[in-house]
Amino acid sequence: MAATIRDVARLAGVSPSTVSRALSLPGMVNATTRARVAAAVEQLGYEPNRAARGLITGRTGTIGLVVPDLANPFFASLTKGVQARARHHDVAVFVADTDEDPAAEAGLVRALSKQVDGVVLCSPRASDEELAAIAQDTTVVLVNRTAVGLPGVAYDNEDGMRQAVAHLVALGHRRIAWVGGPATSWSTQHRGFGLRNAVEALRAELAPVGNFAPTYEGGMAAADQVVATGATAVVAYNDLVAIGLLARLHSRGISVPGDLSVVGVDDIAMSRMARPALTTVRLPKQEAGRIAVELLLAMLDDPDSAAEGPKHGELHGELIVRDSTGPAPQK
Amino acid sequence: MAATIRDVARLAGVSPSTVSRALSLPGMVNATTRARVAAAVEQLGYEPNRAARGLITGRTGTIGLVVPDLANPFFASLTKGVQARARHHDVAVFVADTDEDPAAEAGLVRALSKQVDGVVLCSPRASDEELAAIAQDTTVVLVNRTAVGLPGVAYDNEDGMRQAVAHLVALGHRRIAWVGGPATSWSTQHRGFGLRNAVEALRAELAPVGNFAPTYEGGMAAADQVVATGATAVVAYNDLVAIGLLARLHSRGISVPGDLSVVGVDDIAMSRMARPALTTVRLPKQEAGRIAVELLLAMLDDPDSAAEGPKHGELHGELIVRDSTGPAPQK
DNA sequence: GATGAGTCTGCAATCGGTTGCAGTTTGTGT
DNA sequence: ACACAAACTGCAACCGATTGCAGACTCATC
Repeated sequence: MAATIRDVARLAGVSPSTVSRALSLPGMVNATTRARVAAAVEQLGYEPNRAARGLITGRTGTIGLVVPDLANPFFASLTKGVQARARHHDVAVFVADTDEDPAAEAGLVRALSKQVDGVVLCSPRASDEELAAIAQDTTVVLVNRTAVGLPGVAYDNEDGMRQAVAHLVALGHRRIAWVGGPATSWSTQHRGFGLRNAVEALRAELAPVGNFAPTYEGGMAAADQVVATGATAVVAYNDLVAIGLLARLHSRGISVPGDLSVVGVDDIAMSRMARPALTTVRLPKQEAGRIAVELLLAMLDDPDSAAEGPKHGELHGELIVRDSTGPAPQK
Repeated sequence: MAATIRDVARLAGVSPSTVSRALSLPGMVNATTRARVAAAVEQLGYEPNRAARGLITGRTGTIGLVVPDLANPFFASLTKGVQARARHHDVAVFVADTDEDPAAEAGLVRALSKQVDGVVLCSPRASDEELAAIAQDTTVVLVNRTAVGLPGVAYDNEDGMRQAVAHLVALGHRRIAWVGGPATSWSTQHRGFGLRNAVEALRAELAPVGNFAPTYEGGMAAADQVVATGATAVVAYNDLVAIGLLARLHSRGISVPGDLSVVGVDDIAMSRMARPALTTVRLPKQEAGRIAVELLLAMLDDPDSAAEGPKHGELHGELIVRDSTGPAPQK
């Protein structure tokens, strides 16, 4: 059995209260007794029982993370960031995966909320209202999106799209296709908006081809429609979609970047390995997880400041140019 | 504030003990009072506080999962499986990522062990002795490997390699190269062993080219050595390595499968998207996570049976033939 | 030497449940 | 009608910590 605070107290010849204080409020106890306690702690390898502490303090030292799909490399990186940062603060992370089922989110968060101090929620599809309802149960920080009234960390999609378009326009492209992700996805909306602005500012033209699943298959499905637009370049919702495009274009004998330039978003590991290697807007994924944790812990430590209004984090993407973009073909 | 057992008791007009029993030992309480309690629970939305329960029962209802790298799709899938199965049993999962640092494992498990009932440990590199030491702290189930004296779930690597070799030999290959992963990795050892046996049984010849990092870069680094062996086919430690091979072979102008056939192991999502699509031994990754959880929970529910000797799970791979393997070239 | 302030330390209550034991009720057999 | 067992239910202790409050001690000051 693990040592309890009483064991330590007995060994050090003091009361449990003193041990407790020696550990959490060192200033309140005499240096010599503090040393005796420290020695006893050391000797017994004592570590406070978190459940017992949580019972009285109301804090569990644990946060939750809810993501749509752990097998998606984007969310895996996010999780890695959350996890690393949490450990740095000596906070444990419950990870839950909704299996891309937005309906499961509310229930999951509710179940988690009893066991954690707060949750980092990655919910690209839920509406603002649904999120607000979820946030009733516990302290929530959104990640990879924003919603009115809730704290969150998101990417500046407008800026990322501007970089992509500037790159393509500089290469001589004038007509740019856009393969959107799920219509309800926050990122789809913001990227589409950013593209329209950027394209307009640079006197180019946007050819949206609709909404597709944010997957390899989605990209395969979109490819022929992209070709039909007559665009010389295409921006895909994310890298998985872009890689799907690449595959279908290849099998149709369309050269990338000779006939068509392709740009993705995310910069997942796979993008570097694609053929041709994918030009993409790199999003700092782990960083988003880290910041979300910082935001959450800050809110928990200081609920007053949290009440003043939701805090936000904003992250910027960076265009990584590889081999899937090149000069527009001379017609 | 959340409702406590006392609130429920008051509303139902019974004592807290009765409420507790009505929920956990329904047989012990009268049907009508049980109904009254149930109604009160419903009305208040009561859920027992796990920390409080854990304090007295000694069970936290939580397990830990330690993996080398969440961003590696193999481990991500594993995590997904663990997580799904645990939720099915209403058990929460702490996920921790060692960032490929085997030295961190022991510390992590020790830290986790105070907060969980047991841990699923994925530690490909640690020695049997190190694992035994770690298992002192808490109930441990290994995954993706075995070690004497410890329960675990692992793949039948010999069988997987046999399938791969049989496929290659049927295609006319006689000299098969083998790109190993980290020398200390359990899977490297078992796959190498399985290959030697299979090759011998089928009167072919094995050309090992040494040990490489289990990554895309590792595969790139191994490619030229593979070519130098004069083999007409190569089995790679895993899919990432195989995809690295593909990339380097492509840039050297070596045709796959025309000049050289390539086989991977794992069947990660990326393999289907590689060019050519990768022939690989598919390992049921989520299944491994699920079984590990079942094993762990069974040990926790019935410590006696656990003492009888470690239980093991064994999973089989399945050869998925795609486009990276073909008939051996006529010399 | 008594007084008062200041520092430490310990007592005991508390968090929200679970469970051994004893008491109450109900039902059965005679 | 009575004894006795069976079936429920409640009391109170307990899990391992934290913390308000009060007591004990030290030390300086008058």
